[in-house]
Amino acid sequence: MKRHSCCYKQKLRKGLWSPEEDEKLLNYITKHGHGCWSSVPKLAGLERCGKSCRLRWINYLRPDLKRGAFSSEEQNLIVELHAVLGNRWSQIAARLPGRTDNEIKNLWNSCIKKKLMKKGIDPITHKPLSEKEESNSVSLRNSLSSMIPTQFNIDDGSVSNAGFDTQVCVKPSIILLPPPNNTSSTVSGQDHVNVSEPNWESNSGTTSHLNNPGMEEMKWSEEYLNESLFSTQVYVKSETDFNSNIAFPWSQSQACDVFPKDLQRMAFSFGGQTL
DNA sequence: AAATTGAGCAACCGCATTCCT
DNA sequence: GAGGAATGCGGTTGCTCAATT
Repeated sequence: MKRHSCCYKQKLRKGLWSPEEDEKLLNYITKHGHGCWSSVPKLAGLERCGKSCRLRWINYLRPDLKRGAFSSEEQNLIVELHAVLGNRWSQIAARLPGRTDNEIKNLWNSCIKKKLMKKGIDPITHKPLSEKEESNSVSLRNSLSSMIPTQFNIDDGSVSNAGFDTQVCVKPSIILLPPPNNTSSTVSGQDHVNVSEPNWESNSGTTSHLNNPGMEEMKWSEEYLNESLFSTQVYVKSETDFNSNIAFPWSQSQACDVFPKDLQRMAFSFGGQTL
């Protein structure tokens, strides 16, 4: 690994953290809070850069971290959220209390990705692998359309597909309900996210997807939804919750980050379904 | 028993964004 | 508004360890 430029300048330590270093950092932040990260190492008596201290705290020392393996519910939620949010690990992590973006990213790259591939699902597009070519052409059309913001009708909270023949087959089973009155992009009241779990262990039907392109879309979609071992319902309470930490794509704090790019993606993922 | 391979994880890097002067 | 510092994020690398040959 290369060394941070700041670490070169100050001859700072790098690599794995020793228990002593952990203790110093933990003690310091417990007593004083982290404040300005760049000053933490000096004040805590560590020969590390602030960036390294921040990462160590967030990924390992934070007291609210959940330890241990990911449950199937968590894994399922990650898949569903990834279908909507893509590689926005920090946003995904915000919806999984006690889990870090790094942890989720590692899990995705080392485990979930392979499981999806094994099931014949493209981990990037969340579609059957056989549809990749078609998907590429749709992606191209979508990126072209994103250059034309007037194609979106954001005012009423809905997303128009601008006349594209949206034969998108995969509907993430997270159901993102729109704001009640469809007049803003923020969330009020109680939102309901319905998560159903793909059956990781079952390979039945996988090959048939590849052999029967005609029926493939509908079949895959139904199977994706019906094969679930169970459904988990995640309730996201209120706008206040969103703005405090658990931000959903349309929440105020995230809205500018979401539109129109994310709406495009969401519209695509939902097969042109109006939100 | 030694060597090889692969999975899982921790940490770093570079870039983008935000904050501050 | 400009420029530098601080922070946050996603991609990537490299280490460890268990399983396999």
